[in-house]
Amino acid sequence: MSVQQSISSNLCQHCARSSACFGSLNNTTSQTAHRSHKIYHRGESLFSMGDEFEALYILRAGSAKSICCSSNGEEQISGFYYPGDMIGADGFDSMTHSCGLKFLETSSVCRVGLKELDMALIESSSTRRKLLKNMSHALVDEQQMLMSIGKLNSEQRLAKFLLDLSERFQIQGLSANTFDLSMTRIDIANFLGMAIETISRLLTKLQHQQIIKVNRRQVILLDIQRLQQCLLVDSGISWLTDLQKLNLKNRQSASLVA
Amino acid sequence: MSVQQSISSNLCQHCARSSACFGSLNNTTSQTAHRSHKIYHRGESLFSMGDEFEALYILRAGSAKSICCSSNGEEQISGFYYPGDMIGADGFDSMTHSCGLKFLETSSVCRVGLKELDMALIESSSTRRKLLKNMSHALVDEQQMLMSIGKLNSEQRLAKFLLDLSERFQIQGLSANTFDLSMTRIDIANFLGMAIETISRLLTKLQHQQIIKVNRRQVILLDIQRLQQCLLVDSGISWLTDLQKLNLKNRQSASLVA
DNA sequence: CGTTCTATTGACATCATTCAACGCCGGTGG
DNA sequence: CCACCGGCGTTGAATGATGTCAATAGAACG
Repeated sequence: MSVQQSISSNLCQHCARSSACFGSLNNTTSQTAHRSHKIYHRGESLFSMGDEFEALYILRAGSAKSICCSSNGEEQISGFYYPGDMIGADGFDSMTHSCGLKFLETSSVCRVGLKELDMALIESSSTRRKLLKNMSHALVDEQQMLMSIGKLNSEQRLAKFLLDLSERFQIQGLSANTFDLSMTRIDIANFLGMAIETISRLLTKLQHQQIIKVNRRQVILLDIQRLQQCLLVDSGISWLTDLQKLNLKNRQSASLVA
Repeated sequence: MSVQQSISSNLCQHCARSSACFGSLNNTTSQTAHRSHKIYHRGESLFSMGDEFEALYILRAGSAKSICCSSNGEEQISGFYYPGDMIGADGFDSMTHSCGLKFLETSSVCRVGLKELDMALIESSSTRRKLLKNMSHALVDEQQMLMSIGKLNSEQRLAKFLLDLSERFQIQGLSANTFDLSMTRIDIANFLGMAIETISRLLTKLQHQQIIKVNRRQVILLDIQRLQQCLLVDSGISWLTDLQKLNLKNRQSASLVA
């Protein structure tokens, strides 16, 4: 499940986890264009759907969600972002943003303008690699998410969501067991393609099973192993196994006849 | 719905729709390294999940599917590819392919090695833009697909799938109304996250409604407008409308009390 | 405080999967 | 040339998971 796993670890030296940035570009050409760091608050937008694409951003602190819009006007959250994640790469396609981005809490982003970026891409092979790696990772991430929504049942989806969050908090150096959700159940439901009531019910179910403990936005994973086991249980749609089963049955009936 | 819409229009001058390529790189440095075009047949793999990432490919002719694998071992088709589409960009992340790629019919691909690509990226700003644009498009495409699976019911998903295919065939200069599916119902079901029986039922339902005509793999869209209307009918989960409804109701009951 | 947003829970309805049986087609081998 | 078989596709009946509707209650925020 995506949850945009550390999409852009290591892109900005000033930013989260102080890792190498979009370039040594600071050192060379664009010495003047120093990075702009800006603060946003809960509910504010970094950009909206359709806005002109003029920069990439890296989330330094806080969290955010990206919101897409369907043909019939419904909104869908396509990912959650945490410190270190790259934001806005969807803009290269049409040079406008296909998703809006809203902050879930007070957050800070680092802005990298397109010109600045292009120069960095010319000069630094490591920057090229990093950008491609990040976009590629976002791609892989979304594929995973597609898998999840397509093949897992509600409980598995929720379990995967929690485990992914846990992993990402751990990467940030936070607790993998105890964390606070910055998004509402409505957001989670929207993201996972389920009803909020289902989310609620499943959370309490997992709580009764002593697998997790939930109190408002605070989540404690009591037994990560059992949570992982939720994913393995084959209660979903099985595709190729389906064919295999069919083959098995055909052979069985054939052998019975014979 | 993705169906990987024309992910890489205009990337290889020798290839589909004779458009500008991954570079004028032929003209400059790597004159010797001429493109390798290779033919594959139905069922053959271009690469498998986990294979080393060593080149990007552009599909010149035919069609293909990319296959991901989930935690519990199930397979999921993450996209279909048609002439002009770029293949393999998922590899930049871990330098191994996260998906396998299998051809659905006899097909031809153009291979662009990584070194070749990197040189082109240094020399040509248009190549940089094209690659980023293509990867970004794939990203947007998958977001759309996520939206579809998350928010649309089975009929809407299938309608969107057919409409997307139609659009892509049209882009290729083929008929938008009449085309042949190169994938099986099993593939479609897997891709859309549904059961094959559901696909079958819905196809016959749409046929009875005189919206489409299906015969084996051949599909004729009799009434594209009505097919598009299928998408607009709000029979799915409505999210923000949900909140709005709630607000409305609250206000209504409030005004009733008042 | 009161309004709004969020979250929980129960009863009910329904869409989609599952299970099962059958028909079609193309290939393969007798 | 026919028979058989495996892959693919269709259809019906039954079950189940999940969405919908409704009522309630706590938290956040002004």
